[in-house]
Amino acid sequence: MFKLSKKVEYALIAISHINSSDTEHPIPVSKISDKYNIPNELLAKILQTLSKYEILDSIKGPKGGYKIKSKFEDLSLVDFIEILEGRFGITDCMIDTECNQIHNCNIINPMDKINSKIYRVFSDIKLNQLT
Amino acid sequence: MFKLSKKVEYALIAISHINSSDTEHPIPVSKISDKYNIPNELLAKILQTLSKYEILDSIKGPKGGYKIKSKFEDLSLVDFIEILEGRFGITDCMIDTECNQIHNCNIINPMDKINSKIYRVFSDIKLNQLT
DNA sequence: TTATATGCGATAAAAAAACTCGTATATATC
DNA sequence: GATATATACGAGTTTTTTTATCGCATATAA
Repeated sequence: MFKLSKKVEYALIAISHINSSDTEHPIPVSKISDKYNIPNELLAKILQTLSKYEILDSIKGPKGGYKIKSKFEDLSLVDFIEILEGRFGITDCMIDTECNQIHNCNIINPMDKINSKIYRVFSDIKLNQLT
Repeated sequence: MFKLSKKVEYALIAISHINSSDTEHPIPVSKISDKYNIPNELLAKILQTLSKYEILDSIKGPKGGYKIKSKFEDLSLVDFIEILEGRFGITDCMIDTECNQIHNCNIINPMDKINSKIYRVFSDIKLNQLT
């Protein structure tokens, strides 16, 4: 409960690694997955997603791999999480308003406040603070 | 990802319900599970746990049920969550320090900071603010 | 004595998360 | 042009976690 997914963890590790490596050459998935003990195929998928959302640049073929794309700098952690995991919310009703308690919920107001606070924590953190 | 468990949700609903009902009589599980569409057996288990930790008082037999115990007033939300779900942490390594990246993690410092911030949000909220 | 409650361990079902596989495409290098 | 190295991506599997159920025991009011 209340854990960051491996998807997000792996993505942050990769982003951080790529960002702090000073080389001009793109970095292949295998380099990262080897170094940090991350399943290769899984990390590949994740980086594909990040490149689709223009956070990374992908270069195909030998000597290919991933590079940072400028957009990454000012991205908030919550936006990053939502790219990988869909909309953020600490309860189902914060996301799709469907719930067994929908007509009879006695905690929705406090839950909503807590949700906002947690959301704020994640939106106040920018990706470039993580490297 | 990053959802409150049903256990915690149900527990908060029950606590809130019991706390705001002005009767002196204990409230049976079935009353709450019926009203809020919560599986009876599941809620029963949860309230048993809460009574073991002296947040609720249990009265057996007919006309039995649960009442609020004083301790509840100043309990923080994070302590409440940890009673039901075990130790709080946004990554595994915040809890048991076992992890594939343990000797080679490039994000542990920022993760630790984020964990503290989230922890703070939950520890700043007291249960009596939820009713 | 009976009906209504909680207490609790064990187990089952469902959902989500983590991981794998197969096939396709692009491109440097020989 | 052939080959090896890389990403692209849909589909599928396995594992773990979450959610829910079952059975039997105990307490007690009526």
